[in-house]
Amino acid sequence: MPRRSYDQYCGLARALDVLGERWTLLVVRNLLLGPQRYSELLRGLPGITTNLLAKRLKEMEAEGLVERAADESYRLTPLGASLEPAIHALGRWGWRRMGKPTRRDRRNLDWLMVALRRRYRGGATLTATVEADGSPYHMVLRGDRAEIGRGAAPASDIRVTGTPDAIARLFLDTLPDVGTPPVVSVDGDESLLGTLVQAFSRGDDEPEERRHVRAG
Amino acid sequence: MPRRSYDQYCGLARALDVLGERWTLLVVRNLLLGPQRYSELLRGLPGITTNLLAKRLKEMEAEGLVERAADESYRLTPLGASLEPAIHALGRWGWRRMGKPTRRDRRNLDWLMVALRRRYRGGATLTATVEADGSPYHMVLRGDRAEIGRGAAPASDIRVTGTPDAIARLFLDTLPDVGTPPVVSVDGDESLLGTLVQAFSRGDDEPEERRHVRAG
DNA sequence: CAGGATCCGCCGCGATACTG
DNA sequence: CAGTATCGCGGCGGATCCTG
Repeated sequence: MPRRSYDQYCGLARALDVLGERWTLLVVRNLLLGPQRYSELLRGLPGITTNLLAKRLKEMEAEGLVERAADESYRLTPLGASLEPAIHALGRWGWRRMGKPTRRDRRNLDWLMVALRRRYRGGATLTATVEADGSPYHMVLRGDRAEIGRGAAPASDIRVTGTPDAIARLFLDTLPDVGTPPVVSVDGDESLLGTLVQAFSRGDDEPEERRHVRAG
Repeated sequence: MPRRSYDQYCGLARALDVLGERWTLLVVRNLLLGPQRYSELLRGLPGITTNLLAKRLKEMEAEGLVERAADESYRLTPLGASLEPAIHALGRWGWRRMGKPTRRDRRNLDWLMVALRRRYRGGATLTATVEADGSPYHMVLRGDRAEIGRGAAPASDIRVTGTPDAIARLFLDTLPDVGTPPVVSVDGDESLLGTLVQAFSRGDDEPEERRHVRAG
């Protein structure tokens, strides 16, 4: 039973044959931060339904994008992980035309962390653990490489804890109440907080209008 | 009547809200080489139906991706053209896992030319006109910039003519009958043909080795 | 003939209920 | 927890039909 295809000898069309169905790239996005179980994926992809997630995971497994780990969780194969540049290119385009979140928009630190993988400017060296609502992330910066994923870092130079909103506002200036500083608590070397935030300051995914104003 | 949205405050999800519908990115791909009229787009996107193309073009115009030129043709806006990096990232991923064309695959020099925009390795300086079946393309290489689009170059250093298959085989080694050299006719400085082809030699979109696709 | 619009049938998708 | 089963709707594909 062949899947629907564009039947075009073109790299883009071939990629879309595999990735173009609804939710597929968002599943890859969520798995970029580490393996997840079915129920975790279901929670991390608000709006998807259980039948569709099951169908997508089967298709993606058949295409070699994901595989089952020993503990039954789903993880990206090297082929699936090699989609990260494409996800970042699309994400950069999307972020550039994104304003404040609407009331309908769901927010999630996973998606912010994926964006931060892309936005890392390099030049920092530190190991951080960032945690909100009991869900920690590790952020290991070493020169021009940033390794970001779920789970605390084994040995952090700095540990930042706060509400998801506060953590998000630490790195994004497109969120409401930007005037007031986000309230987070910091353990470890507090002087590294500035380094951490600066390392992900907004660059080429600035919104269009500001770019043009500043470009003058 | 709002379009279907993932309602996620995430750059990728926002991008897919706009680009995720079927055919949208392929329309952008075809317009990267220059403006086209409705009937030209219809011919250049085999498989799309007239109603769907009309619908997509309206949506894309509403989203600011395309606009109508003075001669009624459709062309990319700066926002639409800014999708080129994302299209190249997806295209590179698709080309890497693409083998020989199947019997169902349609082939088209437009799609090859878009791939060549991405594959340009830099370091060449020449102006070429490549033509097949009466449809010319200009390829203007200046150092690290390659400008490729529909229409002949006003003053070409070299002019290459042949069947679409011969032109394609000039740049691709994944096509059948690779053993025999493609038959093209060259006008102008024939010594530039090697430079032209080498400038687009396959690099990081090489196909994956078989180890990833191990059939049981 | 270019540039669409209209109609119809199917299937991908979304929502809910159910099962091992 | 990890999926299946069922059902209704809307997006999509195919063909046809207008309109300058």
